[in-house]
Amino acid sequence: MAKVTLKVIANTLGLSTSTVSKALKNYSDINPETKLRVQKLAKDLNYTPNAFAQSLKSKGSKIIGLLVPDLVHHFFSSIINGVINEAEKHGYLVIVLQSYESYEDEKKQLKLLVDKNIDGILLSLSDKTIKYDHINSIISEGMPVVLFDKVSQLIDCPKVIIDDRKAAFDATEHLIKTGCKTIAHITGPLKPKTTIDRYMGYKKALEKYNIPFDKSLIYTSENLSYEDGYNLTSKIINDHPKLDGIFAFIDPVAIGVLNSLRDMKIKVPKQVSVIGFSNWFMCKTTSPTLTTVNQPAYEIGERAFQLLFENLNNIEQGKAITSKIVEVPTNIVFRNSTKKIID
Amino acid sequence: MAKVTLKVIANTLGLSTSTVSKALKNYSDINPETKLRVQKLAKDLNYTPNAFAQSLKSKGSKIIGLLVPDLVHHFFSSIINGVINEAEKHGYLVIVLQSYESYEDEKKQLKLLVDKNIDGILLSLSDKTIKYDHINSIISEGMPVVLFDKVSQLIDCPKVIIDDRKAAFDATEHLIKTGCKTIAHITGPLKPKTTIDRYMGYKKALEKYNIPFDKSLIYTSENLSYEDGYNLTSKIINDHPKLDGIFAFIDPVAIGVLNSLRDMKIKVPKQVSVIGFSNWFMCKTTSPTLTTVNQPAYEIGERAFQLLFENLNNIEQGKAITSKIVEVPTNIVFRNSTKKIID
DNA sequence: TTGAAAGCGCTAACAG
DNA sequence: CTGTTAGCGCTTTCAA
Repeated sequence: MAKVTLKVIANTLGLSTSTVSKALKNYSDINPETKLRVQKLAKDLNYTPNAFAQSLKSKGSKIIGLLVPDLVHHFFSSIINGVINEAEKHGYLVIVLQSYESYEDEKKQLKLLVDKNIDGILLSLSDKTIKYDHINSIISEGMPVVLFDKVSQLIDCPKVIIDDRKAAFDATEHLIKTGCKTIAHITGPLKPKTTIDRYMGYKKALEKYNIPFDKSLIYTSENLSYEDGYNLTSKIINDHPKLDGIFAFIDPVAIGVLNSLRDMKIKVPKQVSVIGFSNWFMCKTTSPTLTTVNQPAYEIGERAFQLLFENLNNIEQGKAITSKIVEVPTNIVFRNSTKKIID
Repeated sequence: MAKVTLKVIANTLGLSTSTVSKALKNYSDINPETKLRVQKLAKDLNYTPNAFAQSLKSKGSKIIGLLVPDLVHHFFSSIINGVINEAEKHGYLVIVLQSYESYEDEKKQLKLLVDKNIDGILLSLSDKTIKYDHINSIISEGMPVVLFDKVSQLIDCPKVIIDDRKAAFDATEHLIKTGCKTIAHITGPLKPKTTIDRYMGYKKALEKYNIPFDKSLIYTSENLSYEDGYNLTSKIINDHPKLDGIFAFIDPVAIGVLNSLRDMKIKVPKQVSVIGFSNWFMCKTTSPTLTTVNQPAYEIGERAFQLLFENLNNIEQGKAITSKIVEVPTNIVFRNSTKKIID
């Protein structure tokens, strides 16, 4: 069961390892006959090159690292799906790691990846990360990095993002166009830029339609959770009896809202319309089904790898590294928690 | 930006690479002073050993492969979570790949992993896989493999499974104990062993409680989908007006059932009880919430890595490889789609 | 058309 | 206590 190496093939054929190596790679300066003999034997012995030896020579492993805050999550697992698929098309394998939304872990995991000499890193920032030295230093040492979803302007590298502000604008506009006049917004913890952008999009839409902004219509879910959505709702309804629309910044919260409204016997969308954000799987199993903003997670992963791949090629060809920013478009998935557009 | 190697350190310190190597590994036969000098410089230069070179020497990469049918799936992503965490504790990184429930892809991905000289493979079989040569040959070539969730007796290696039959028995028994007399079972495509085991568990429970088995109460969902559950339900109710319980072999189907019953104005659990299988996230957001069988996915992943790790050690120590089978226990999560147990 | 030799970076046996 | 040497398996000049 000894491992089949070039040497084994060379010896049994009475050739040198270099000839065998070249024969297997179809170099033009090898006798066609020899090539055939070598290739046949290699196949018979089931030869596969030793990846470590190759990597040691070539400085490339054809392995990349992917670091997400949280793997057990429809959004991120879809991104991973996109990355893995696109990577595979180009001959790359993907090591997956999680930061658990912790700055310390993010640093630690990044180091693990760098130490493994992988070819590049795809990264979505943890919510807790507010310093970026650990990432910038990796980049300045020559490791190609691409950021996606949770990004920062303080890091100079390619990025894949969605336009949260526009997406939130669209969501709010949809509520307005379906006749809502008093629209609450449930926002999240202040830190991540996405939260703020969605909040801004909400305001912007009100502005466009001359609906006065009312600060008391803004509520905060600290945990991005179903329970938060559920619990906030009675308060919202209590504070604003005339309310006819709720835009939650993330689906589980919206689903909490939906269920709470149902328990309060408030008809959705007849009395109150609800729109979420993210298009989680459950949106189509709730009652009523949830209108929401779809973030094309698979595509985000796909594009992220493509950007990395571009730079991998740039490096190989001695070209400059780019810092492209790709914005993937969102779209609203119309379901039954909002009314039909009027006009 | 030249890479820092042992040689660089050795040269600047006027030492040999072997001395440096040993100093960094704290060998006892190195002058403590030298050690300090070396370690200091290594730190200052931010030296990290070249993983390829190490792997080439040691024949180990500290990387394992993980192949699942489908990554975007709460069950599997939880397993991956367990694997990655446990692996990290032991200094291993994980390459994740998907077979998309395709035999061809399974073969292909497995080959990619083997060719990368990773240290071991964790694998859940695709539903389509009915020949196991591709796996057995990998094992016989000395690659440690551990199977989990979807396994086969025709492969001799460690396995982590849940006792589907017992779990289904428990689920059915729960319905019976809460007073159900006429219980339908929605089963899945014949192939995977899990489906059959759940079906057997269902039968077994009826038997124990002297409820005659009625073949017409068995329905099949081909797609394991919400839609299947929804569409089958009206037929089930039509066929069996006296029906008071439904055991669906997987949660999305059960949720389809739930929603269909609601639309038919059939009260759950008052008129019909529903129990699912898997404990997907949505179970707690449906209305009523869904009683279901919980499969401890995280633990499955964790245990799978542990079994692999054991064999990795066995190999290193020249011991025999084991083929342990670990059964992780399931439990029923009681929610509101079933009644309280009577007696 | 083929082979010898060097080297990628690291480790370990052995000598000094 | 330190250095020399050889070798992991592969690729790539360069010489034959």
